[in-house]
Amino acid sequence: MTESTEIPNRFDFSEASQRIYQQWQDAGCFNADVDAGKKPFTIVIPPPNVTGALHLGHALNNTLQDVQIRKHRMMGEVALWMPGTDHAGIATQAVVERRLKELENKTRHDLGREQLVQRIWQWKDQYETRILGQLKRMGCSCDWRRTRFTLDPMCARAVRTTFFDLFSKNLIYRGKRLVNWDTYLQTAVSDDEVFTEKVAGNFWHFRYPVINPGPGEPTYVVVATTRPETMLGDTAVAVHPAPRAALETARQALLQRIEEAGVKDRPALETQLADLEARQRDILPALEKLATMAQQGCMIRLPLADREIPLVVDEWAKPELGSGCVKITPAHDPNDYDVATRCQLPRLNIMNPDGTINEQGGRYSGLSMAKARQRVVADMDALGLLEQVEDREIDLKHSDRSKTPIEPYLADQWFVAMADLAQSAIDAVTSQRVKIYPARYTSGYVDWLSEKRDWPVGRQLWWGHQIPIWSKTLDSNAQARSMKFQIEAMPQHAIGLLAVSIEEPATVHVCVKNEDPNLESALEALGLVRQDDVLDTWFSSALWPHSTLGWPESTPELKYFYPTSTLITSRDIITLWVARMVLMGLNNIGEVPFREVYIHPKILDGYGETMSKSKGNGVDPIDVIDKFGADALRFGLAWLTTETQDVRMPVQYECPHCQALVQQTKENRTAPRVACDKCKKPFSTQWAETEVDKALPRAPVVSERFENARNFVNKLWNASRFVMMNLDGYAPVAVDWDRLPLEDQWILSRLASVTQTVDQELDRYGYAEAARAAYDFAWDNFCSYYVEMAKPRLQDPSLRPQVQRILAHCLDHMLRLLHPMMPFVTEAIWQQLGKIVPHRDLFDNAPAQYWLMRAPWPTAQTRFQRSEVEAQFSHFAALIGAIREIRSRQNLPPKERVPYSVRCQKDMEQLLRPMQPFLESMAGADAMAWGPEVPVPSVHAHIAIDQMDVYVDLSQFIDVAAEISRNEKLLSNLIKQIQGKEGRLSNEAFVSKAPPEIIEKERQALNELTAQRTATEQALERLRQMP
RNA sequence: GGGCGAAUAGCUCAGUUGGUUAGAGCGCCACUCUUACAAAGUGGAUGUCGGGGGUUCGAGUCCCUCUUCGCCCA
Repeated sequence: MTESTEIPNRFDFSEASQRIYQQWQDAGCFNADVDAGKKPFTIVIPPPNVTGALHLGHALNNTLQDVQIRKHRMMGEVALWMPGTDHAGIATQAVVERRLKELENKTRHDLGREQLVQRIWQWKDQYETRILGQLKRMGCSCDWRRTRFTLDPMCARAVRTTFFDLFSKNLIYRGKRLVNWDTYLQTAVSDDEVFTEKVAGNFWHFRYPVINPGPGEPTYVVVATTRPETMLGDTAVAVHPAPRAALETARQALLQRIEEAGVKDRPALETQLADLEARQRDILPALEKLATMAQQGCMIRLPLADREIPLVVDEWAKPELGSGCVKITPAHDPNDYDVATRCQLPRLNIMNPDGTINEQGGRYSGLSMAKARQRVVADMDALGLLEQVEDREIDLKHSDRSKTPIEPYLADQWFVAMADLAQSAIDAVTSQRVKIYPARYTSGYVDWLSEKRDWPVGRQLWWGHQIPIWSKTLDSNAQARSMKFQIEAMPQHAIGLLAVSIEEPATVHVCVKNEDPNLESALEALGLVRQDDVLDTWFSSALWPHSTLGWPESTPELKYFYPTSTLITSRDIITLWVARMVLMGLNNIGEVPFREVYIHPKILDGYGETMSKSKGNGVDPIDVIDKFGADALRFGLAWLTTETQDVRMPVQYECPHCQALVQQTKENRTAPRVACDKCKKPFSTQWAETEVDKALPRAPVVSERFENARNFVNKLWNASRFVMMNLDGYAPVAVDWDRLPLEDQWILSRLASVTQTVDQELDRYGYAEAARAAYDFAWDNFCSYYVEMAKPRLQDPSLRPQVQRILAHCLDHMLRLLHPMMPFVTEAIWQQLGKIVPHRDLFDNAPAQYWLMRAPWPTAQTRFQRSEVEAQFSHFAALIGAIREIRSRQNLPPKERVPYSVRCQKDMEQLLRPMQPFLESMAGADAMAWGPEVPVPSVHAHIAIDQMDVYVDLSQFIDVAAEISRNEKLLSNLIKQIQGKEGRLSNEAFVSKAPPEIIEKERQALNELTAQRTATEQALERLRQMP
């Protein structure tokens, strides 16, 4: 027999994980190579940003991918998990620039483009190493040989080829658009990179004088603004064209709402109504006059700038708000931009890229927007044109990257025309060529694409794929066309290496397909200059499923592994990333990038906020792995991955001094140091910057939510330890299938079911269901029952060989089923097991594979599924439970044995009598008699369970009070149930309308309950008479 | 304002097409270091299924509505 001392009773995950991972890697277990004889299964990793390290959200994402990859690899498919990282243009440059400022007090302009980019590459190297290391610690089975980076030469080639292709199809153009300008980073950011925050602000009311007002006409108009400095760029004042009708419509709508509103909301709405009606009375005449004046071409004098601007009519001016007039600043406000389009107003830009006022701002030029605001307000006040200042809460857009306020800004932008591309991506999903799970995310995807908004792809950054366009603006359209002809005459044009377009009126753009210094210098000799901008990060990410496989080369990998099988990601990038991958895949390859998309839950902190580095609530999976092990991390995450719910996870600092857990709160989560609640000593956190703080020991951040999984790992370890300690003398003997004892039939039936469940659930991304099924089987069925029942049989030489076989077989299958979710512990056990019993599968004579990772995925032996066996077994379990309860209520020590007898029909006796030894070992109970007629012990506890009366002889131990209270509780429970059933059965409607089988079930249940009540009442009566 | 989702035990979450007494893990109480496992075992206590209506013989589950929270879109 294997000595128990050879196997420790705790799984040493830190030692085993590193060793096993290294072994897998050395043996090439992660490698996936083209094999035409096998089916491919491919996942491309959502490339993590090199901006920072991974947190638990990434751990979840990658665990779910690895579970699928490992399962399909075991299924005999060529499972490729393509790893890599994303350069994340803005985010990474912002982080490096911020550090540059903090540590060296320098800006990017102090360094210059080349130097800055070099710094970012250093940052990238550092974080890529860290990120890949985190993935490896988690056990991710990526094919590391193929690791890619979105800025590496292979991806760059794909980007450039795609860009050139789109340019050649006239799908890329440059235009002026109002963009979200980040004045700190001096770049445009997309709507998706902007968040809105409420800030305290003001609403300033200005008077603009009317030029030459007629008799009875107002001498000025009042406009209100939250951004007074933008007045320098006003090009009109607008008034509603039909204020009377508009006000009346608003009033009617309000009346309607009051009609429908609850009592609570009514007063507020009525105040609004009163205000509206006051407007109709007081302001409307003036507005109507202004509308007429506007239509007659009235002009306004813009103060400070001293320009004449028109009064125009436009429905954007809401007569129910403010003065009813609104200033129009087309170059600095999205709504005003639209007004300018409708009314053909000029767009006057007053801002420099760095956020200062430009020369259009006259004497305000050079001031920051904030400074200009103060001056403008002061000057207007001095002129007597400041009518009123209100306090007001303002929704202010901020850049997610620099956390500074966004300025709407008119800039040249490169766009991808989306109409056809978006349609192709919509069709791919509506036709189910790409299936999205859970399906409810489909509508968001389709809705977003349906807007077909052109995609602004240029970023005014230095970190990224520089746009391969050389441009020159000439003096006339004729000159531009002449240059176009000249360039089109170049030999490279004939062979499709360059493409030319003209941006009206006189700018020539040349797109160059490949890196080609000669061609570039030829263009530069013609005076063309390369665009500074780089491409939006999502442009290169959009190509990820095919660029990583070698496109535009027609590689064997591309042919074999594309389209990939599934994409597993988080919902916030369905539009940014998933949609764009689909349309780019279709454009470049003509085939969707993946067959399925699985959107997984998000991990939230204890307050329900998503984890992020910037909030300080991100948890490093390495902390969790160090404390609980990678298997516990993975199984715990799979356990939490249900279909509808995000995962709320309160986390704690673990004090490095006393190991006490200190709850992470909004207050302490960004603190560089925290004092332990218990020992009061300070420790440092991920935010420690100063030398003093860094010198303190760092507290890992962990969550108690992983204890459950850690305990399960250990349970599995110890169950395996038990099995292996009892396999001495094992031989792959023939099993007598016709005379399998009940428990063997039962565990094989359960094993078949759990195999089926885990397989099916993982197929449909039901991770939590798969985890639960496997957990319940391993713990409740295998450990709590089968192993316990094996113990007496292992002592009997005649029974031992067969029980060994079943034990080894079950353990083998369990390890395989659990391997995708907990790879390390299962592999560790598997290899030990292999040394002892290489031949152990009941249905396969071949010796087990050396690597569990490469062992075949188990198939459910459904012919062993026996519902009647499981029903029988549940009688046995009920019997054990009942005896144990009596023991517990009677406070019997484990060593005391209790006699019992069972009154039941012959057939039941035949079924359960063989289980007698297990009642002895598992409930400390010895049978006195079985059968239809058994003597009842004089002092006993009675248990009525389905078709059985069990009498536990308590003559030696009776605690009358305890037994009375048990019976009383039972009785009241029975009475409650009986009343419910009687009520139902005496209800005419139920009896006449419910299906007969339901009624019959209720009748039988009632009979059973009534019999139990009678027995319990009798027992109580007897007990009460006892001394 | 529109869309999606959530609200079930102290905490974190399950709960199939409506059908006996609504489950799990952690926590709690009691008893056990019983020869794989105290990170364990055995037993126990704990719920107005967010509120209100409705459909139905029967609702945690279906419909309407309200409240609160989260996310997305304008």
